[in-house]
Amino acid sequence: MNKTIRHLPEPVLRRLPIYCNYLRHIGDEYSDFISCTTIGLALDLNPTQIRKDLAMAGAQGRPKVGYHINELISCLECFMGWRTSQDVFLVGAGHLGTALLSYNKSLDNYGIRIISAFDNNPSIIGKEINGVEVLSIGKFNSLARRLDIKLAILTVPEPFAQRVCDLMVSSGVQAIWNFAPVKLAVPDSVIVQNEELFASLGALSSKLNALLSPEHAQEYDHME
Amino acid sequence: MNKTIRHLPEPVLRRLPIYCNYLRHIGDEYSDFISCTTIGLALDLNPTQIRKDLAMAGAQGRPKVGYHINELISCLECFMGWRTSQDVFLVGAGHLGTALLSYNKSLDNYGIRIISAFDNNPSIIGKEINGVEVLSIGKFNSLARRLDIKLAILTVPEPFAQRVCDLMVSSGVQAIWNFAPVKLAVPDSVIVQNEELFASLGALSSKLNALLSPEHAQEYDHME
DNA sequence: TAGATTGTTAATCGATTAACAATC
DNA sequence: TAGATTGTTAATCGATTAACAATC
Repeated sequence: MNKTIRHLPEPVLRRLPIYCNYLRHIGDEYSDFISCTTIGLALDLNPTQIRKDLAMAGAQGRPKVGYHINELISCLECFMGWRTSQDVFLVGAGHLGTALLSYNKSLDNYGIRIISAFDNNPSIIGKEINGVEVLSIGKFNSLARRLDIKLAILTVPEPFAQRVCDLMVSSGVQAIWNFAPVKLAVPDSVIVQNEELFASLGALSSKLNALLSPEHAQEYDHME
Repeated sequence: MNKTIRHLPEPVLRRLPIYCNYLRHIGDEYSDFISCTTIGLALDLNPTQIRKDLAMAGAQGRPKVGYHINELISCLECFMGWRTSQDVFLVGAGHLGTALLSYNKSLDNYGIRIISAFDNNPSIIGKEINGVEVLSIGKFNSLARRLDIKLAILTVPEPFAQRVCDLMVSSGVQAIWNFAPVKLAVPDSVIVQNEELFASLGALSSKLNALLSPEHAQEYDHME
């Protein structure tokens, strides 16, 4: 048995939730079916690309008709494992952690439910945020093992990130949603999804900077 | 004069801040110079790619020696417009907005400073979050115009996102950091950076799902 | 039937990686 | 000098888009 699992390409994996979210919003009010042309128009994406993406998720459409909306939603939800919510732990109950906890209800639509939060700050431990109790980080390992937690969210400040990551891995966690701006060192078997907020901000400010100082931008024209 | 401004490729723009962040951390304790090999090892990136990225940002190294660390940091900071912080507005002082406000100090390292927050919720308006007063959304337009605000952060719930976006655009905002999971309709001249949190989560849960149900994963082997 | 749409193969595009000469 | 490194051109790889037959 090959240990390497074949994932779909990352760009595809990132578009599938976007399709799903869109489809859930339009509902089946006007028609039971939808075409890639329509989806592409709404989301500003190439219809062929959408067709390929959906095919990779296992969706099937009908020529001339399109895709059955509810069937398509189900298919995407199943593919992403969103039909049943995973129980997940969150470490770092600061502002960002609190924000995520406050979205717990909508996270349910995306296949996860934060059932416990952890922190090392005594003034936060014991508090309840949006119905989730904040526990001491010392309890993470035993609880994660007992509840067989597969996915954890890391929202601690950068200096603590690697240590918390190590704790997660040694507690059997297999996937980490990482909000700290560091490259975490993990075994190959563990999946890390980095949420590089400051990379986005950097991309944005670069673009804005180029827009505001056209002389700068012109330099690029010499290139290539 | 060509209206179209040449931006660097998005992947490059997203890596530059990562280099910058890394370089700031290592400092120049051990050496004044650093090579792409070293950076690549630390960040798990291809050295040639790093060299090309840095060249695009205008950095110059010396054969056999590498790049002068502090010079390189300055170069990247200048390129991204991080030497002087932009004044920015934030709309939507909920939990996510509050989290960003709490990072205001570190955002300064990434070239922005949130100077005012706006909301339509009377119970929030007037409050002060991390030293920033929350104002009524009704004051956005006149204040943005008066202070010549170029960049705004959008952290309102999905249903209000497009309306708030329209307000931003009509107030002269040229770049929007969007945390709502919607494709915003804006004029071509306006830059939108989408922070698709749920797309990341979708990618992550897909991967985890494939990992946990190997039968499912095997299906892919038939493909291609 | 005609036209719209899927599914899939081929072509294009762009980004990453390899190769290598120039350099200190 | 020899070896490490930059800068740059060429090769590879993968993702997007175009083309088109099959279908209802």
